[in-house]
This record gives sequence, C-alpha cells and structure tokens, in this order.
Amino acid sequence: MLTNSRIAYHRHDHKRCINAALCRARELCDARKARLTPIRETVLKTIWASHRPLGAYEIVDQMSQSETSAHRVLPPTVYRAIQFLVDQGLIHRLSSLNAYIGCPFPGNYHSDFFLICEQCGSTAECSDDQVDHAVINAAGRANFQVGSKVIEIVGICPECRG
Amino acid sequence: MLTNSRIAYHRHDHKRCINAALCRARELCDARKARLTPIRETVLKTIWASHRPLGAYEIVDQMSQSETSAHRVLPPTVYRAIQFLVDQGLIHRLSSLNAYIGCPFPGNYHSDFFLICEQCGSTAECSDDQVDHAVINAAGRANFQVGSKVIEIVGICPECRG
DNA sequence: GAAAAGATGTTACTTTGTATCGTTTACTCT
DNA sequence: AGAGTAAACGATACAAAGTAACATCTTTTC
Repeated sequence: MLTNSRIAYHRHDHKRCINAALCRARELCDARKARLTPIRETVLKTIWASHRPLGAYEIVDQMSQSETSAHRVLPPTVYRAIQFLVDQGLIHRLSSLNAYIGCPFPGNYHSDFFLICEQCGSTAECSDDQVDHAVINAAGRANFQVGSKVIEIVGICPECRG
Repeated sequence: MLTNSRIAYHRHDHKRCINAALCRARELCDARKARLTPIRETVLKTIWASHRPLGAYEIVDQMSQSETSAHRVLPPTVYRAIQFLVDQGLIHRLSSLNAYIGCPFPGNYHSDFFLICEQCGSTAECSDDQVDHAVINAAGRANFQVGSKVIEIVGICPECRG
C-alpha cells in the first residue's frame, strides 16, 4: 500500500514536503514540456501549505493576501491553474469537499483514495491493490466497466484519536 | 453483494420501481413517526422518475412545471425536502455529480457505493462486503478510524457496452 | 522578427446551496 | 374542542463554487 499517512497525520518538517512537491512538479513538467508558470507554481505551493484540502476561493484569498503584486488574484486565474495541476496529476480534487490537495506521488500511476480526518482536516492519499481489486470485482459482477473512481473516506486520523 | 444493477441498467417496468420506493418510504416514515409530507413525497417521486441522478435545480424545474399548484417551487423548499430524505436514508447524494438518487433498499444498513454510467447516466447502488473490508483494512493500516465513505465509480454500464 | 500558440486579465454570469424571518400547518395535552 | 408548541413551508436575499467570452500579453517556433 502506497500512502503518505505516516507523514500527513504526524508532526514533521513540512518545508521538506513543500520542497519535494515543488521539485517533483518541476521535474515532471520539464519532462513533459508543460509550463509550470509562476502562477501555477504559486497555486501549487499554496495548496501544499498544509495537508488539509484547500477550496478554490481559499486559494484566491491566500494568494491575494500574500502576493507581493498589488492586484487581487481572480477566480478564473486560480481555476485555470488548478485545471492545469489536476491535468498534470500534481493535485487532486476532493469531490466531497469541493477542495484540492497536493498529490504526494505524482507521475506514478496510482488508483488513489483519500482518508480525510473530520477533526483536523488532514488528508492522506492511499493507493491499495486490494481496494482496487475489490471495486473492479464488484463492478465486474454487475457487468460494469470501470473508468475512474472517487473514493473518499471520512473519519478520525491517528493523531486525533490520541 | 446487494445491488440494483440488474434493474437499473436494463429495460424494465419502471412504474414498479417508483411504486415500490414510495411504498417503502411511507412504511419507513410511518414506523419512525417521520412526516412524509406531500412536498417531500413529490421530491422523492421526482428523483425516482428515472435511475439517473437528478440535480437539486432540476428537481426545482420539474416540480415547477408539473405541479398543479400555480406558484414556482423555490430552492429552499426542495433543499429542505432533500435534507429530510437524505436523513431518512431514502435518497443519496452523489458528491461527484452534485446530484441525488433514490435508494433502492432504504432501512437496511448498507455501506454503499455507486456505479455511474458516463454514457446514459444510469446509476446503480451496490453494497459489497469485500469493498467494505478492503477499505476498512487499508484505513486500519494507516491507523485511521473510518466514519463515512464516498465511493463513486464512473464507467460504462452493461447496456451501453452492448 | 512575424506568426501561432499558450497564458493571463477582466467582466459578467451560471450553478449550487443557505441564512433568515415570517407564516402556516400539524401535533399534543388538558 | 381549543390553546400551546413544534414542525414545515414561503419568500427574499445572499453566499459559495465554477465558467464563458474576449481582450491582452508572453512565449515558442520557424
């Protein structure tokens, strides 16, 4: 099972997460000749500011405040960057929260699901063959051909359980 | 595995689905002393008009058109009815679509997931122990205590595969 | 360096969902 | 039956999430 739950739910040097994420993003975009522009990088950095999913308008607010530039960042700008980052697999959308979170292992194919803590909001991404197979099996028995999956589990993270 | 996929994806006498759903709803609400008012029943019937999930504003439109009463049904009215029906387990919300669908087996406990056809929109509800266990296992390995789950699978239904 | 493609700025708008408050309807208890 | 209470509904206004369209600017390509 591939997961960042060990990190996401526990005290750690988060600067390393951010740096690693930016680094991987640059590499990936470079390899793909996709343009990781300053705006896109800022949106990615903003989302990676924590392990909690961030809404699009929270990103707008964050960027409008911290940005050195004078003018307010507008929704279409942020949504466009989000679209790019989702397309590149650098972030994921959490449907149940209308929010976005950084992908800890972009590039590798992974059929992922999310563990969302209802207390602290911290969210870990997991990829597990058993879950994957169970879903494909169940769908198969209904003669249903699986395309994409949305799997979001809400509960209590190890840190909040104490 | 509990599922209505045999029905949802194939030609059938849908009036029976609707009748059965209304019948069960009345029984359940009766037993719980919950009030299935005319508005709530109409919303439920509107949602059960097909096996495709319906958005809240689609329900508003449907009801405003077909309603014998003169005035337009307003969003808060519909959202309140939706809330009631969700609370009673008579309908489910599909986060990935912002839409609602009738529950084919309310009352029984079931940990459900959904098979959404990307072509015809028809959606079946399934409940499968293997999926359930796989998810709980995976979460358990992360020391995460599962509360509620959102599992929505998009793909192609048997009918559309031909 | 010109043309084309891609990214951003800006305005206005759509869709989805709620807070609030006043009124009406239904239930409860004597 | 009738007063009191709780639940449901009507209506207005608004918040939150997301997008269409078009002008402008920047980067790439040849």
